[in-house]
Amino acid sequence: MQSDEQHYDPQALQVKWQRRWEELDPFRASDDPADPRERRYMLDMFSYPSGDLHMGHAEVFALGDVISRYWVQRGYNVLHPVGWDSFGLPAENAAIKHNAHPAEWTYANIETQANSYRRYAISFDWSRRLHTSDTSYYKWTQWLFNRFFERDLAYRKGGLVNWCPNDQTVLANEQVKDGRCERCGAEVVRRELTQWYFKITDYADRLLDDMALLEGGWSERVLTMQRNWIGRSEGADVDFVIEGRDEPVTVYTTRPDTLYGATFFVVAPDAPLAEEIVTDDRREAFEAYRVEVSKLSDIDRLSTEKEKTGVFLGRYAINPVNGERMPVWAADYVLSDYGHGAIMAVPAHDQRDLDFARAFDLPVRVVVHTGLADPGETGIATAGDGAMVNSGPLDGLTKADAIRKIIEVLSERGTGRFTVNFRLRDWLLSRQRFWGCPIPIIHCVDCGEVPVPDDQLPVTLPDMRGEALAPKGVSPLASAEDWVNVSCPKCGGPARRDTDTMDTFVDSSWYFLRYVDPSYEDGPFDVERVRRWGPIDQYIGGVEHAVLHLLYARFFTKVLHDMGMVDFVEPFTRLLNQGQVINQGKAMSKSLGNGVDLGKQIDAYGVDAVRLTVVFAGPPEDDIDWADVSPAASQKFLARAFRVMAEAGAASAPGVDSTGGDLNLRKVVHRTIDEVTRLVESHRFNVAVARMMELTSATRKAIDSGPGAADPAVREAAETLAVMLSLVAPYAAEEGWERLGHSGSVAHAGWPAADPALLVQDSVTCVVQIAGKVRDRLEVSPEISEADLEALALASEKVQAFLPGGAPRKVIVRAPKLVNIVP
RNA sequence: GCCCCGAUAGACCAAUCGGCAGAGUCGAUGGACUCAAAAUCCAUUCAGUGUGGGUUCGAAUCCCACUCGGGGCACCA
Repeated sequence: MQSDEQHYDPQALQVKWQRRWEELDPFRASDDPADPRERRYMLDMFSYPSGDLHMGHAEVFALGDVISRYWVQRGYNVLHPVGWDSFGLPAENAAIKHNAHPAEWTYANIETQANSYRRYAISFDWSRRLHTSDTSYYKWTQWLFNRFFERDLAYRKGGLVNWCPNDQTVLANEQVKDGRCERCGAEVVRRELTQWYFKITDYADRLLDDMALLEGGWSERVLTMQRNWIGRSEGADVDFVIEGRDEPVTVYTTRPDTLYGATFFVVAPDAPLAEEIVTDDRREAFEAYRVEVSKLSDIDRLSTEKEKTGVFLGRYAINPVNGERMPVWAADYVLSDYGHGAIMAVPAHDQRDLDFARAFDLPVRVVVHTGLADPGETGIATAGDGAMVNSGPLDGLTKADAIRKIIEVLSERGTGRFTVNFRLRDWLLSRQRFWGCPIPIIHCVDCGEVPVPDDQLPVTLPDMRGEALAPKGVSPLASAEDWVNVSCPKCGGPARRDTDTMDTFVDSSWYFLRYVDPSYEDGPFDVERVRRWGPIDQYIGGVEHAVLHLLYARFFTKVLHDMGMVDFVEPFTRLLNQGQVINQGKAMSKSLGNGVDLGKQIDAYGVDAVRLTVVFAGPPEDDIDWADVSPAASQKFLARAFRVMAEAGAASAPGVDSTGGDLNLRKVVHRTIDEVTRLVESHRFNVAVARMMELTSATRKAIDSGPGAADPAVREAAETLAVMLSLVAPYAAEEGWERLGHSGSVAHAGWPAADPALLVQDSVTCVVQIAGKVRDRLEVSPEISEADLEALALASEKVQAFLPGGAPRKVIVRAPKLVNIVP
């Protein structure tokens, strides 16, 4: 029966309930230490205010909200805050374009997004809102920088860095992908600059080892990506004497066992060592080579097709184990910032060395007998194991034994030692842009780098706008003369502020700690409250931050742990990486014209339907192709569910005892509770929604052709549905709950408990197979014994028909579900 | 080149421990309601699980090889 009373009007519900929620404020977390409820901290990666929310946001926040709202229903004291990562380049570019201040664009977008979040009904505690571009926030980012500086974890050094010519700023290694700027896609070039770094490499071991704590909570995929990025390797440092140089030169090798096979020596062309040792007659060739190499972009340099290049430096290194003279070359396949910027080359057992040896006609000597063809002839280096040859005392040993032995020998002689190396580099944090957190350092001619004293923080940005922000290759702050020129905090003499701002990933490396009290004024965060709330129980965000934000935030947490400010070493206990929303098989983009506008989807189908579509589309980690899903179908389901709730609500009042209700429906209800609980716990939200759909259909059937709408079981089913639906479709759930005669928000109705008595089945269908093929089905008691079941199966007429020759060879019984008879 | 993940109906997806391949959704088809349509409701349809082997009483599930798709690392000594 249709009536206006039971018509589902999503837009009207949105207006009504958004207003009610403003009054009810249902998701405010309690900071009362005496609150007996167990605390849970749920966090979605905060957004950059680049415009309004888009489909990507719709997915993350819908998924995160299922978990958060589920926890609220379970009675936890849930902290689910919202904020903005509001420093960053797009604001600056927009400001230049529109002759405005970046803050205007930023805070206008934040308001737009905030309104959209409210409409999208995310269960945020709005009282804890923060923006990283607020001075009240970035004051503490600077305070933290000072602490890092004190601990020698922030330092300045010169060297070749990644420069994005489009964004006109340097980038960290993590922000360069395939030789391109991770943000804008421009080809990155190398520049010689002095920049600020965080010494994340000091924490390489712990970043790696503590991943054991994340096993099971984070996807193997992300853990592997971090492991690869950190790139730990074990080997040995070996000291080589260079003829004519007093100090020996150390090289790192993972294959010290092949030391006797070293036939030449290679130095990175940009390493100071190369310049120092090149002989006069080779200097001209070397300089030419160095210039040529410096011109190469990462993309050219890393091309796999690239031929080996290099120049002889005119010098010889002495092999410490056999005294052989090896020519020293400079070649760009050796990197100045890994190991010691120099290597011993063993062409027989390293493909790169072999390629180089063949290009320059250098000798190849096999020292591991692998049984494979001579690399000198085939051009294929042999990396496998085998007996050592031509290696003096190592002869006959296997690889592992030879490594052990040679390290022992070198250690005794003091010319080598066991070493661990990492691929991870220090985090370059300087940026030559305006809209970021100023680095709180003053450069004084006499005192050097002097941090701005804590009581003078924050160092606020000068008031600059429009054209003044246009990139010039140096930070825009450098042109703010009044701001730059200050007196030294130490000696009072003339000094200049550092004119770079920090990488915005610094801002986001600690925001989750500030949320416990964003207005806290005695430090970056309230240590006591963090102790109570932290670490984050569930974090959710895109996999694109696997080696960016997530690595940096882990690093910050460990430093703060060492400072005694947090008592945990890992910030994010569980991590969920949602997939992307794509369209017609491709990422949405302006150029493809396949973008889907979130606002338009909501206007057409309602918030609930969009959220439901996203949650129901598939496993959370999978991409959602918008062309494959149907928000219209979601809306249809919600209308069905809503009518069920409305009809049940019209037919009975709350508080009836459901034990007298229709037993069949009650069993469906309790089985659904049991399953949905497990499904939500294990993040299989799409299947959980399917179960809600089944429950809706079963209730519909009970109303139409069963016990009728007034049956207590129908009420129980409809109330259960309202609570479950509240995780995904809060508007429909609220209205349904109200129609069912309840006041207050359904968000706090409480998660239903399944009655175990209603989960047991009277009988189950047992499948009887003959040689794996189903031949009969038996209705049996779930408690039937294996012997009884076997007897019953063998007695079956259909089974007998397949057993002409008496007793079967074998009978497998899996009571109560299956019997397999092998004739 | 090395490593990881995935492939189930026309489409999206399910299938706790190795035990009946199908829960749910879309589409398609038919029906009920209607003067008709929309909306709503009901019903039907379709694969033997990417390919080839193996283990097993029994394989979507475990093992090996391969194909395709996605991702990570990659001149890191």
